[in-house]
Amino acid sequence: MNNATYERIPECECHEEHSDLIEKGRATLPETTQLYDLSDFFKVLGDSTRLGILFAIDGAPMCVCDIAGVLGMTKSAVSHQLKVLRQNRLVKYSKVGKNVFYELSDDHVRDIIEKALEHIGE
Amino acid sequence: MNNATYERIPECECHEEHSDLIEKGRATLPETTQLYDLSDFFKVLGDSTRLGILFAIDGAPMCVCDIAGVLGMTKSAVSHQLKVLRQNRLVKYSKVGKNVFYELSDDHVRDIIEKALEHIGE
DNA sequence: ACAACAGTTGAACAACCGTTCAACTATAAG
DNA sequence: CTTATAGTTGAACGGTTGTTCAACTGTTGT
Repeated sequence: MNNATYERIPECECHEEHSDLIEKGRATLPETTQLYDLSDFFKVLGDSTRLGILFAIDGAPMCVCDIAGVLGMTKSAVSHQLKVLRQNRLVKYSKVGKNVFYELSDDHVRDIIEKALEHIGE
Repeated sequence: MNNATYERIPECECHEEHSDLIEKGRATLPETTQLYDLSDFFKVLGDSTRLGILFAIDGAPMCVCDIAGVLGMTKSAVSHQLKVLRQNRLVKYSKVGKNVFYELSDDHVRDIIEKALEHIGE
């Protein structure tokens, strides 16, 4: 879409021959900001603890303590990762007494994880 | 599916009350190995350079030098990341003379990136 | 008011990761 | 054979990241 953010560095000769390929490649590049947003999103999913949390609360909402129990981790570690998931809007929460119940904020994420599972199962 | 790999750590009282929730949560947890495979896959996508490469070669195959030119990076840096993409079977390559042309190995990945783009565009 | 528990937070430490640099292989051309 | 270019590789450096630990807030029950 926008390719003004990338600078062309012609350091090898194939750039002359493949100039059309280069233009084509640049055309398919999204904006830098969008590329960062996208990689940030995948970065959040790129951790087994955070994925474990998402699987655990899939279906039924769970409090931090329960999640920690299911995953075999400390509440602190889980809470830190829940913060990341919160900041990236992958989970939402509701307070009930002393407990804070977390659940998936979206089933968009479920789809992506599903597709990824299909991919690695080959 | 398999939950034998997780140890139950009952450190808070809600475990007694929410024991059914815990069982439910554990039931939705995939095997530890599968969780690691999944997070590894997302880790690969969780880098703007690697995503940039995937976008660049989407459509037309490209040699390392061209990719480096499009992204404004050194050949070395690109080659290192291509190795990661190769090892995770996201790209395939073919040698032509001095050049090595890379292309997407799968359009499975295209779907996942597409869905992720939809998600962050909200 | 006090004790107990659920949860959050910041600092610190170790492990991990991406780029750079230099050296290397291999193919092509003179 | 020699030179130039495409690409790969390993070590090293700096920045990032996940867990631990301790201290903290807030709610419940006595």
